[in-house]
Amino acid sequence: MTRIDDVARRAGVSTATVSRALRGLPTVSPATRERVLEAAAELGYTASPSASRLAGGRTGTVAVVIPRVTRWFFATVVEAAEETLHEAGYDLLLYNLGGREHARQRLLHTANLHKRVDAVMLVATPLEPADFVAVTNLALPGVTVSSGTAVPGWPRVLIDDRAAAATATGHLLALGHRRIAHISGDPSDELAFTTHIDRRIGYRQALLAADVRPEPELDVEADFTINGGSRATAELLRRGPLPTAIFAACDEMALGAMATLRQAGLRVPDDISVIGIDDHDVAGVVGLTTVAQPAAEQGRIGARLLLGPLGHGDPADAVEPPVILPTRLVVRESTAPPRAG
Amino acid sequence: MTRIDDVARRAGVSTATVSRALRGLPTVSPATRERVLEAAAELGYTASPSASRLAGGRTGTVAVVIPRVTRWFFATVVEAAEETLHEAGYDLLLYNLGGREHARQRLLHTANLHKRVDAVMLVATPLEPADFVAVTNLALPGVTVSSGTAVPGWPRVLIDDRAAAATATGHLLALGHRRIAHISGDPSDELAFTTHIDRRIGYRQALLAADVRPEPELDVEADFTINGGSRATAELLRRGPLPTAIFAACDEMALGAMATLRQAGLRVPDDISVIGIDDHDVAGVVGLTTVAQPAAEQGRIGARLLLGPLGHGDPADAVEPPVILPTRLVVRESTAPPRAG
DNA sequence: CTGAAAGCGCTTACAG
DNA sequence: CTGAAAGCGCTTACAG
Repeated sequence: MTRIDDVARRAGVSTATVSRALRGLPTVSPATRERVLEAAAELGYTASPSASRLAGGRTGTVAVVIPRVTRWFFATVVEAAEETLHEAGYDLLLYNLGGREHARQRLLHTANLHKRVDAVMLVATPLEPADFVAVTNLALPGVTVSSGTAVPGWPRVLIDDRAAAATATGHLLALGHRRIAHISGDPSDELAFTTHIDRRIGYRQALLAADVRPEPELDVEADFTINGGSRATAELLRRGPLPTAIFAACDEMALGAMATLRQAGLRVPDDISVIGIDDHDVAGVVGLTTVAQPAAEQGRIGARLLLGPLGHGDPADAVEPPVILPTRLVVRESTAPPRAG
Repeated sequence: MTRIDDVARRAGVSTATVSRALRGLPTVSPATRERVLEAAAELGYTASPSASRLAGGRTGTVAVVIPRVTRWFFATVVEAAEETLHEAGYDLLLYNLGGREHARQRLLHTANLHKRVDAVMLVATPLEPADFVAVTNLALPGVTVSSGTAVPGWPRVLIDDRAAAATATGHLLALGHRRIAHISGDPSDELAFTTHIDRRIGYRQALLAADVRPEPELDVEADFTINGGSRATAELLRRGPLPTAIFAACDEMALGAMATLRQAGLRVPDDISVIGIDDHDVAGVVGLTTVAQPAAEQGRIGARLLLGPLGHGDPADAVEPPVILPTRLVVRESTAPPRAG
């Protein structure tokens, strides 16, 4: 491997100058810089990341922490963040917690994340009180994406989950529905993963605003997957009498709901309406009405908010108040007025 | 930050001994090891990755290169690989090429990947002749997942794409179909991303084996996405006369096909049958018949094949011949015999 | 604008 | 089984 000394010798300068020239520091004369770049190119030299990190203290790497890559929203966020980060010259370390509690613990507490990365992006990652200490101790710049709980000093990008849920519920109410079921996360899990909490609140507020009393037996818990939606819907069928509409907290759950309803011989929307949140790629395919949220944009903006403190960002991107992105109702074929009678 | 010297002092040993004890090297007496571990625990010490890398030459990191995280198959592979790698103590650097040619070039040629990672997993990543030189020059252990082109010296894990395609086509033939369309990748793009090539070959061979002549106008090019499937199906509708069945090279394309057919007022499978390959999560939801392939298993096995050369693997996992995983036909509701007449 | 020298915090022969 | 010392390949004050 060619080292910095080789380049220095060839260019007739010191290693310090090579280092400066290659990193584009302003304190190098144009002529010298030219010679250094030429020598480096001829030797095919690039600095060893390990050595640079140890000497310089910067890793050129960002950690992106997500619950599950296999869920549409997170994959989309990661994809957008990856592109933005790599374009700025940063590597992306992926931590897919996958619901494994020990994975989160290991990540936040034991592994010295702060020596591996320059910044952290937490996507919809639950933080318990103890975790905040750990995160703060990291002493790293960071950003939270799609998380109701703010980390002090970190910017945030998210949507207004209550408003999105209210929009979805409002759409059903406007169609004339009154018995509207809701499928969402575990209500007792209020610690951190606030998405489902907020969506449930939006749902209830919309009902109350329309003088509809929320019925506990129409509020079913499930995880945010297709299977979760299926199981929750099966539970609704078991409980009966059936609602006239189902508002699922995400599109994947809505897809599971549609499948289970169909298997039960019910037609959507003739017998029962279904609406989700996301605008998953598949939503258009199955005609799912949903409240669209900009997933890629959240990843892109999150990455930009991270690059700012790292000195690679556009100062215009530096914001303190949360960046709240708009959502919008997309009406397709899975919602209709309730059947007469 | 506490450093190795602090631990050494506290334990009353040299830094060399601390280093050995903490890494579990066998050349440390039990008593000494105990004292070192205790001291490290008390100080909350873990070695600086940058320093370890520079001194030891190992990065503890693996690069995973995929075309697109937002596609079901790749997300599933990444998720499984991530878990396996993190459990073995490795970090995962994600490279999502996203169809950007310059991203692939940068990755393979300029960036000195070999100084950043200990091993590379290439998932369905096209390699042109020039790339092989670059990959070989990396001089790193690696594995290819879901790729027809082998990298010399690297193990491989994949399915038999031709057989999977033949199974799908054979299912339609067995139902009585003769005019079977195929939706797959760009036939002229034969360089490397061999998946679509092989699936097309399997399709043609199955037709020929059944004495059905492949018709060029029933073979439509598209990218491996829902939209790709939609567009290709729209093209088929334009060309007419319609086939009685469509075999899409992946489930996402099949989903797009189903959506477009429905929008055109055609019923699946009454008017036309659709089959895919994958067993995407959504396939069960929409009743898509498909040839299932084990995606998570490919990621898991790929990661294990990588860990072997890194000294963390089960020697039993060391294999040279390609690991070819089984696929199986999953019949749902999107396929049926062609309509009489 | 440039260089000599120290230092980043580990691991690894080498010697005992 | 353990330690002293060199070395990994850069960057960064400091001095000029």
